[in-house]
Amino acid sequence: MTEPPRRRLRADARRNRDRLLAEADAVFRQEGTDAPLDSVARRAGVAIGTLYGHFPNRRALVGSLLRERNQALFQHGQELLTSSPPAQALIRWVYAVVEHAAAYQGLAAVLADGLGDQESELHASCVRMTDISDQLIANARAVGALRRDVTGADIFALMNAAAWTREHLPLEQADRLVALTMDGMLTRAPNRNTTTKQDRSQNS
Amino acid sequence: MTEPPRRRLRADARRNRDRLLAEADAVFRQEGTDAPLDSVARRAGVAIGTLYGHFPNRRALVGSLLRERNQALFQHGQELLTSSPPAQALIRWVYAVVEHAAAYQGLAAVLADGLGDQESELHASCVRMTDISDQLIANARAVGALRRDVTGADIFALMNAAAWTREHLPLEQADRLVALTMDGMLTRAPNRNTTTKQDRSQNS
DNA sequence: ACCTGAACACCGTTCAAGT
DNA sequence: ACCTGAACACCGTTCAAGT
Repeated sequence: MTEPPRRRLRADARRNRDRLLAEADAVFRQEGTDAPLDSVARRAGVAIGTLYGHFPNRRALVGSLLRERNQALFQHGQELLTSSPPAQALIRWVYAVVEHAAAYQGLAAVLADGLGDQESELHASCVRMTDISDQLIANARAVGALRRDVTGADIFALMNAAAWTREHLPLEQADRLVALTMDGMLTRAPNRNTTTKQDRSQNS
Repeated sequence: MTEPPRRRLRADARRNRDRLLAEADAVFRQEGTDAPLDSVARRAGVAIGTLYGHFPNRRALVGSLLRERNQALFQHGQELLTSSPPAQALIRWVYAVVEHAAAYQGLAAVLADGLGDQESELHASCVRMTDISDQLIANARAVGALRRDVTGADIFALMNAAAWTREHLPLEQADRLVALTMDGMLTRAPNRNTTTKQDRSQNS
């Protein structure tokens, strides 16, 4: 729940670790989470063995990279819980996570896999995302803004599916998927919630 | 549009080609489209060079593998165009394609990438899928069963996103994504269209 | 006309040897 | 305590040599 028991590192080791993370972020942004770790090490100015010394595998590296970012995301989610009208809060949360999960190509897959995999360094984060979704859902349902049996797991699936869509289809397509789906989930209720452009061509 | 100009092959070459396709199908089903081609060749009883002789790259192999299957799918789509009430036809079409695109792990990505990539062996098929979706959409809209500005591209995105979801999240999650999204897209119109279980807990 | 398989390139991961 | 980089394994792809 709290910070991992980060043991003290020798000064040079910490410096290497930090540079590895910085370069990994840069490389993953450009080439996705499957980029050669070799090039990460080279850019960080260390041997490949050093990278493995700090991070036992690629997932651990991605996990460390996301830890801070995740904290910020969760805090944002918590704030939305009270700061915005329930329906809008849920919508904003979904877009925020999609944005987050689209940081690197391949990240959506890592996250999706992480929910069911206890071993994953991102497991806890995925559970947390689902939890926050559940709370936002409960709020929205409480004011009658959300219809049907939508669950946190559904929202988690949608967020990852949309992030994946960003990697493979034209830019707006992912947003349209989210907009259409959310719009179907939300009832046009007391509080207005416009996911898409203003188009109210509806009948009955 | 019609059969590719398949040149006559020497008997042994044709036999090899067929076995390669059969084994590729088996291997891809088990290990996904990223499975070692080496093992495909070995199982087919030929050298790796023979595989590359028949299929210049992995995409070509996947493409050939899907050509027949795609024909069947398109025909099904065409039939739905006239055989079922528009809303139901669209729903069935989406589930059929999701099923199709989930045949191998990684296939959804190949398909999604194929829509925008002229070079892809699956490009034409992806365009076709979008076209059929467009026609089904037009029908549904014509009877007032479909709301908003849903496009064939939206349906294509949803289908692939759902197929991808199957690869990474618990089984029903993909179906739930489709059900929730489609249910939001479809209006409760003259002709009944129940995507999910019967739950009409609604207000207004 | 087609097949073979050695050869090369590339990358993940380990570990003995260094400092 | 940490780093180095050679070494090994694995896989995609090519191509000279065979039939």
